[in-house]
Amino acid sequence: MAEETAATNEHPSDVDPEHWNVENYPVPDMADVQLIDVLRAVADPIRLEIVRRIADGKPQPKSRDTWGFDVQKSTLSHHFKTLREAGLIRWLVNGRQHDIQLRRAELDDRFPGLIDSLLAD
Amino acid sequence: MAEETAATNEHPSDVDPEHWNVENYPVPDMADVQLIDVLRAVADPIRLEIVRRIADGKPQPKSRDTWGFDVQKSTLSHHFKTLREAGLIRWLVNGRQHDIQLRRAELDDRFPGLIDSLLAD
DNA sequence: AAAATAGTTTGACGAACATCGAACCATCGG
DNA sequence: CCGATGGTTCGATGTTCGTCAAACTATTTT
Repeated sequence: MAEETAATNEHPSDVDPEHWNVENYPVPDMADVQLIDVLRAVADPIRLEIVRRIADGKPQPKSRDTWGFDVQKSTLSHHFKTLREAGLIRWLVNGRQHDIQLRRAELDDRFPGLIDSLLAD
Repeated sequence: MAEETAATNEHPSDVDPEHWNVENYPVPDMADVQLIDVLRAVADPIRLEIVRRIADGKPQPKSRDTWGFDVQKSTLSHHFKTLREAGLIRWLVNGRQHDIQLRRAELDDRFPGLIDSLLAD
């Protein structure tokens, strides 16, 4: 089972404490994340590209011009939500500035080799 | 570029010559297969399970009772076609008996670690 | 306080897709 | 030659999903 990571849970060590607002945007416990969910999340060209660009684990802004995709910001927002709910990323919210970060360590632990295999070519 | 593997091309070494009819069901050249296509193919529960069960590279019959999925045979047939066209499997046709086989060596070469990462858990 | 900024949410729309049943095709066994 | 068998294809149906525009929320700037 394992609850969602919410306000009461501690942060993973790679979450910058400057980003205080992670709690409002819950992330599924990695133990509950199913492979099929990850695959579904990543089986979209835009989301796959996003994951590849944050594979190093560094936070990246959500801002539209950071990514340069030819979609509206509501669409981009939808993709970020999909990735979070699927367990792939967390949101680092600081005022108006939102960053996303791949849950790299957890993902590598739960699905060894998967993220790496998405980076080829 | 690279044409589809058709009648004029030679067989990969792991194709049993007993299965003579591979040519009628063309497979994309692995160089043309894009990661996103593989991910899309595998982002379905049934197809993921199929791939996992043939991960060892051994041919398996298409027959409905081999797999035990709760879908009609036309649906199963559709999934096999999807997997072939996405570049994941080849069809080994021998009379009425059809087998499928994961293109394991080619896949491992093109997308190192990907298939392995689907096998966890 | 007002306006601008960064992002979310909602509702609608169309395309893609998983599924089924029925018709069809090819092969094997009497 | 005929029926059974193993599988494919076709058309229809319902659902999922990516997308957009518009409305909304929250934060920062002036």
